[in-house]
Amino acid sequence: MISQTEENYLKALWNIISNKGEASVNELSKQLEIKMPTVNSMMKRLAEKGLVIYESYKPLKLTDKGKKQAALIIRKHRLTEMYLVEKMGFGWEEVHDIAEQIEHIQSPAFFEKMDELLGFPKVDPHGSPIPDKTGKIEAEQYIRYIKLSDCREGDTVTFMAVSHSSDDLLKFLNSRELSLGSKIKVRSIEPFDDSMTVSYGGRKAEMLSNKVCDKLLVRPA
Amino acid sequence: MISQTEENYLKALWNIISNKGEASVNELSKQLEIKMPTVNSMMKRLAEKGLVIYESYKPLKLTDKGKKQAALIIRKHRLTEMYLVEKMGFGWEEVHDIAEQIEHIQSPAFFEKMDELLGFPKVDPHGSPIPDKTGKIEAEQYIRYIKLSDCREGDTVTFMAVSHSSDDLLKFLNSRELSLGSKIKVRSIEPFDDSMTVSYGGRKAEMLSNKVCDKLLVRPA
DNA sequence: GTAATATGTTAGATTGGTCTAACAAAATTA
DNA sequence: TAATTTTGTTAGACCAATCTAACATATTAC
Repeated sequence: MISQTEENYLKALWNIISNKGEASVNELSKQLEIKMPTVNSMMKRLAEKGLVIYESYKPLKLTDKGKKQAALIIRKHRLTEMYLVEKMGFGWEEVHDIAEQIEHIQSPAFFEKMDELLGFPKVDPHGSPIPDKTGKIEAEQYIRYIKLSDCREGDTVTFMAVSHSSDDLLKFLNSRELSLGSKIKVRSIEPFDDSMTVSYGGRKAEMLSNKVCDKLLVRPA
Repeated sequence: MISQTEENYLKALWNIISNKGEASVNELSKQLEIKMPTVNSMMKRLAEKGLVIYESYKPLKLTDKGKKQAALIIRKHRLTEMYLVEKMGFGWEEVHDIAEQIEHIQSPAFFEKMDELLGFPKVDPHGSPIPDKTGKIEAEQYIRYIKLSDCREGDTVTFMAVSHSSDDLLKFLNSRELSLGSKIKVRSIEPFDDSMTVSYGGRKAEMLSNKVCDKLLVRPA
């Protein structure tokens, strides 16, 4: 009923909308690396199917049905990432591309089983919340996370999630032994470039650029 | 480079050829439930790509390259089935449809990991051999299996594999607690319909129709 | 050995998903 | 506000994968 291609558009839309509040044909086009006219006609198709609200020159929206569909794909993606890390021993930087494919598998039983074997996890290996079977996200605490880059000297926080993690960022964090759950203390902030010197775990004084700090979501103590 | 659709044609061809020795457009068409003209043009495409040998009105063949490709897809399918049964707790009758989808995942690391976690199995949950990474099958013993239906009264054999298992057959075997590795003794054969009365495990006298016995591959004692 | 049937092929249409080129509207800048 | 740039839309082409209808060749039956 809904093709893999359509699923990819829905997911991208959902991602853009949850970050920026609304989506444009242009952004979707860039994110998917698909030319605008193609995106445009796909939006009309998804509107026909009742998944997207499309009006010429207006921002794109998802219908409730579209939101649910998208969330269920995200659910499959994040459950898969968790499974790959927890049950198969992959690193958190290795799982995205595999999950990107497995998220399209049509088999409720398969994902039920994963969920069960994982003990019904609430977050994926990068700390992002996993939508439930109805497409809802229990994100009470998640939405209260703040960026490390918004913290001040002397703050002590817990590293809870990575936002929009790229493989390179994750590999960088691996190399610094900085993982979810670490208690981070902000030692100092360099006024010139906003880089931070922090301590955590065994590390006394690690320097993190502002670009890195901007991606790390933390919970204040 | 090679699409999922093309993979499905290759796999079906491989299956038909390994059973019957050669394949026709008609058989492929029936097996895939795709009309003959479509199959015909796909054969030409796969011939262009050097995977199939196609000559008008001649039986279809796979090139060495085609055989290897097909075997690697079969490998992914059978490894997946084994993983689903051994590591996720699915029944052998539940795994075919899921494996049918996962076999198309493009990620050598994913299947390497499965293989490793399974301890490099040689057969799938139905007893079919798993091709190795180069597409070869170590089938020394497998090819010497015989059908239970070819056994005689008094023979004692070991149940090694199910050929062309349908879900219904597997469920039937489940219901009789007949599983791979069982030692089966042929008590009697009914001349009228060739049905067999056998004993194995805790079962003293189970009646198996000729249709069932024809699907059970066994190793003579 | 011809007729009938089964199998295989060609031609042409359709749909999904993509593109480029050209044009239109909105937003930004001067 | 007018000009320029960015964004969005329309039109039309292309390829993969499917189909039906019509025709061609093989095989089987009589």
